[in-house]
Amino acid sequence: MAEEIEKRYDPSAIEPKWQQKWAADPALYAAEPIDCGKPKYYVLEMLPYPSGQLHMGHVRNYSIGDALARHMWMRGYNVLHPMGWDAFGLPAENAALKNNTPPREWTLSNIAAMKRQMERLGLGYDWATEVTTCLPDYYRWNQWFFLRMYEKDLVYRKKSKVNWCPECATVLANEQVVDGCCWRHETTLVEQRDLVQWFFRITAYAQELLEGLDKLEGWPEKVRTMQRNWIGRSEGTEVDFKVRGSGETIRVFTTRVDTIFGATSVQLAPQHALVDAFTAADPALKVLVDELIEQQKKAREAGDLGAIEKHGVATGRVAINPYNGQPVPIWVANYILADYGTGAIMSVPGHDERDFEFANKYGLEVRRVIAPLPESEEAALPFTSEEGVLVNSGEFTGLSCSDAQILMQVVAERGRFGEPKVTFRLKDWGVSRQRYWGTPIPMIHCETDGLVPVPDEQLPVVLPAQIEITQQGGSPLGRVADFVNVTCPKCGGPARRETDTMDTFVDSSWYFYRYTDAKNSSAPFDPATAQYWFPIDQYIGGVEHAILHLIYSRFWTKVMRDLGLIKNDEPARRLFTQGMVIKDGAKMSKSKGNVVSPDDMIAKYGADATRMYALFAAPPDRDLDWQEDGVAGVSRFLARVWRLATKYAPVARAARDQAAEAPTGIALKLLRKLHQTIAKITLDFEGRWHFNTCVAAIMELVNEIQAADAQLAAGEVPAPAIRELLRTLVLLLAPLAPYLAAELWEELGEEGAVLRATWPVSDPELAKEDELEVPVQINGKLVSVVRVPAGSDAKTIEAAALAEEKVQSRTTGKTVAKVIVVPGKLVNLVVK
RNA sequence: GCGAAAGUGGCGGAAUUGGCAGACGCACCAGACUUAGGAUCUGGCGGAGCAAUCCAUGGGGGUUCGAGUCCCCCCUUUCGCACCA
Repeated sequence: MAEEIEKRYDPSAIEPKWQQKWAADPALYAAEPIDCGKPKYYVLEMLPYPSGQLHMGHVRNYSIGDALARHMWMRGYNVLHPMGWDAFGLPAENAALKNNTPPREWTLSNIAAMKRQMERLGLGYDWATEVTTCLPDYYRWNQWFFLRMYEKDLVYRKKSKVNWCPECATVLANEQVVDGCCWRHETTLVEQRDLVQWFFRITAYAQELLEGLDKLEGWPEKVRTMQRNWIGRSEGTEVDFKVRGSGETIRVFTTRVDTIFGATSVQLAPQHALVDAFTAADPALKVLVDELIEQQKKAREAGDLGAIEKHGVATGRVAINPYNGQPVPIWVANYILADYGTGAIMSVPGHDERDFEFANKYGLEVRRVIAPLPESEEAALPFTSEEGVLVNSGEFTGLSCSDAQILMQVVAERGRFGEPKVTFRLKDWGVSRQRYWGTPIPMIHCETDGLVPVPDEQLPVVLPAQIEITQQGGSPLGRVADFVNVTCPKCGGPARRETDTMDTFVDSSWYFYRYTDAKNSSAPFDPATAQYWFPIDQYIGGVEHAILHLIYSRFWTKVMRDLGLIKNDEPARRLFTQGMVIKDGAKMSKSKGNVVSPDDMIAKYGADATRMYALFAAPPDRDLDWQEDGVAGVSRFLARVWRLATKYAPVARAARDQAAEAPTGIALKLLRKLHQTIAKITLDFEGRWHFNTCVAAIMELVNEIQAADAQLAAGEVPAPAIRELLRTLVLLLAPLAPYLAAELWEELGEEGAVLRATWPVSDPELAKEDELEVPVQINGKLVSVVRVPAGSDAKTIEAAALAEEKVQSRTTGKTVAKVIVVPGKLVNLVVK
């Protein structure tokens, strides 16, 4: 009875025991010095926002990263596997309002809670490198970088229309506006306001950010495509149209200057500067234009700008096409965007779908200036292909579209009415936030000296601790007199501190560099150390960060490189985006009531079973359907491993000094399976990352060993073979179920930490089968299976197949027209 | 509308290079053990059929000795982009 209880697999006893041991031995998961002589491997999972609770998505993300890190440790690498906290942000302020808890306190206690959860999960992080972005020793370097970027003219201020979320009471970046609503408040419409904002000049790197994507072969194509779309490079031409009877010109951007002889109007965005001039003199026009603005705003808010019904207003003014001197009417239209290109276009209804639709609606002329190539039959307008020849285009008639574009650009430049132009959709990164819980922007406003950067030696500009958080607009810091009132570093006179704080995406843009040298108090990090660890070998996280975080991180890396801090151009060599965790076909959410708590799973099944299920239930790049019965199944499997290992542990221990003999019989069979399993799992870790099949392979191995239980018990398998089986099984399990592996490693009498043991190597000779089952098909249909010795040649296999009974009965009286033998694979007889 | 990914038993999924479809797990069924239990072990488990066999990887065509895998057309789902001139 007592013995029975002792033998039961009890993760709630094993796991806390090892958790304590690991906590007492920080060197276990610590990165080694950069001169340790081992090859380095930097595995990184995206740092979480400290909400206070891990969710299953985290568990999945970190289980993948931890398995990889452990595998690499066992492969002899110097592994950096850090963790940190994306600790600034609005929820802390909301919590302060709700519970009257200071944001700092709230955040730090959440961090403590989540760290406990991570430790309970047995995740092997190097906590000595922990980064918490809301602490001054981290965010002072945000400020430092801000100043360096200010010096390089990569930071500037401008008044701009900003996305304002009434719920957050702050400005949002374009990237944070989803379908016209706030990314955090999916039902709150974003408003447009005019504010002076700080910007990072990310567009200075637009071209390099785009080109770099081609070299990021270790990144998912999907992410690269999304970034390409976001950057939105477009090559074209800018052309000036003179406004008749005034000195004004309208500059338009077009990718199809070759169609300009077909331009039958010029269209301005309702916010275009010239429109203001027109409406100033014409109140009736202003009413109509305001309507267009209103329509555009509504469509933008509704998130379907693309579906807006086209409306336009004729201004009564006329512009002159510089290529042929022809007058065209000037319109204002609601489908022209003020913030793209020049905010004005030439409308060519004959060769553009949108212009065609607009022209039809308002009865504007549709003119053909491109004819399809002879072999193309389709000639109907609008004809938008670039495979064509110019017609009705004056001196350019007869040229191909591509030749015409080049020549017309030359003509424009010579005539000083236009030039080639590359336009990007990417906008500069607005980083100002009118919030408290973020990095203070290190600038001072002085009446005498204007904008004055905070001198480096005054960093960090520390967030005041005592502050009243309210929901009123404007920055909370503005109400803290001690913070705001400073002396100007230049003239010593009274001045005001900047009260905006930085977007939290600043924090996450470079945190992974800080991990390499987290305690450095004189620099953001030591360049030599960063050069050793970078680029990150494997970055793992959710695809929801494909644009925001990952494009800012790439930008920041290039800026740091140009500051001479690092040598790498890109932060991460390989990126892996794991799938979502869903339940009952839907993303886990409180509103759907389908949230599964990691704590509950751990309490019920243990951390090993929870983690292993997260790896087993689906390949890591796909969505994972959480089924608790599946966790129970993995738990049962681990219990089976436990019983098997503990049952034969005494035999294995006793065999430690025994020499192994060449295995035969059942021992050979089991060792063969073992070495096949080693090969499969090693391959999966190296390339495919299908941890679900890794787990399945280990299950198969255990099933086979267990099926031989009677022989094992009867002593038919030599003790050294039993030892090799169990010991290797534990090694294979170590990255996936670290607690159980540690416990069984000790149980088997093995020395040291299993994490420091060497990853097993498959012996190809031992893994090889000596007899093969070869399927035999007749006309492609399976008929039978023959057994032949491994390595048999085609002739032998063919003879064996033809001699097979079922094959005989089906071929007698018929002709075997052809025999296909794929050695080791199959035999197919073509029978007539 | 454009682009990408996916579609395989009751469920999650496997099949890595064109070569035995359904590994492994869950659920379910039967049995064993039993101080009766949501423990463990054994066996079964795509569909039809007593069977031999036949059918089967979203649907339809094709290439091939052979197709879940390659090609063409279509359907569905998910994701991304969408007046970007």
